[in-house]
Amino acid sequence: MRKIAESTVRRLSLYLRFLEEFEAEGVETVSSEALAHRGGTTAAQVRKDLSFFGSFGKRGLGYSVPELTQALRDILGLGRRYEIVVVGAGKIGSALAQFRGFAERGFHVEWVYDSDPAKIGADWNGMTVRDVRELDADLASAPADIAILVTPADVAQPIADRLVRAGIKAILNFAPVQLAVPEDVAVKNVSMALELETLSYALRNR
Amino acid sequence: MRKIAESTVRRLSLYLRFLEEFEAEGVETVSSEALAHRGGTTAAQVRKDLSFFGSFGKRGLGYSVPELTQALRDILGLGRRYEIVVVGAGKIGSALAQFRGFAERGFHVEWVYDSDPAKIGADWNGMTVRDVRELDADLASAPADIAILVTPADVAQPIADRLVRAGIKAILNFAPVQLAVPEDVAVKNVSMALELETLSYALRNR
DNA sequence: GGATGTGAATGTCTTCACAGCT
DNA sequence: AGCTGTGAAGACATTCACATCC
Repeated sequence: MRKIAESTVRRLSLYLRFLEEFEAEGVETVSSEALAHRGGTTAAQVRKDLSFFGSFGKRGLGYSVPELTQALRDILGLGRRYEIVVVGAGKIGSALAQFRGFAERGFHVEWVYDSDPAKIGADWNGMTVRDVRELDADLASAPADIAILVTPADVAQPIADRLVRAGIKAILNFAPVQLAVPEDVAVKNVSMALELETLSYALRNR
Repeated sequence: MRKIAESTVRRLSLYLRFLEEFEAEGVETVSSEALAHRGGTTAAQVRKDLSFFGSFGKRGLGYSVPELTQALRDILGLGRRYEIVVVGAGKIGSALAQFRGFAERGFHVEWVYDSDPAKIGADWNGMTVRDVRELDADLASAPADIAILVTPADVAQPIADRLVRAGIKAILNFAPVQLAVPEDVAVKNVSMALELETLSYALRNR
């Protein structure tokens, strides 16, 4: 399949959220125009984004909400359950591990790790914080799909190496480090400070 | 000034982080090549990004680390202190309000708001959670620069309206809603679920 | 009639390649 | 000689506009 732009994938993800809202409202059919309006983009953009993956609408009518919802779930790979490990049990790791929005979308946090003896053994909503030394053995017996890395900068790379060796193919990285990983491993960097800096830039002349 | 692409601004923010690392390591001069290598981009990209704002290097030599650091801080508007309000004292709001990485970069969380009586009055590292009903009055007497919105979806828009009326010009929005705001207000949406979905998409055929 | 799906046109971003300065 | 700064070329993304089908 042709390579798809990241911006397109992000929009598909957004469309899916809107479709779920429409579904909850009992709407059965939407036009590209309606989807675009809710998402702050254009109707042509919506149709183009979808066209990379097939044709899901009916001319003259629009898109069936349940059908397009299902199609987008398939495209995004959301038809299954994902096992997540969180490495780093600080404030952000803790918040993410317990975030309800994940489970709703099939992302299940099974394990949380830390190296701090004060945190190991702590119970969070039925999840137990484990010693990071167990990480490799745990992953060997129960593989995970995605790792969320929320460690200090200096240990992020060595942990990433261990995750990769354990077969993890996707990492959501909160550590302020550019991780080096094999090219078949997907890394998504998230930085709150960087987001604030884009806002600070936007504020320059106001 | 010409309009600058968001992707450029994000990279400048990254370069700044790397420059601070170089500075800590005692490096005095860097080439575009060195910066690019650490940031996973190309030397030409680094030079082009900088060229929108001026010329900061010396041909044949590279860039002075302290000078370029300062230039980037100025460009990004980081030469000042920013006052932040956090609305929503859930797990994520709490983690963000106490995140040390913010203060290091001049972003100071002064106030945290919630509507839950069980949370109001709680003390977090010297920060007190206040009743969200006080929000408007507080902002009238002590304006803030940036708001971080971490509320449930259904109250996000009304809160955003109040923030806008109080003069806030930048919002970091964690609520899964497309906010409607006047065009002189900058909004940056952050969605952990969406980030995971781009990873899930990347995992499709692996 | 009405809304999709899609080539073609336009616009934006990235990469190239080299002149110009140190 | 070495590395920047930058037009020009190329790649990529968005928008337009219309033929196509329900």
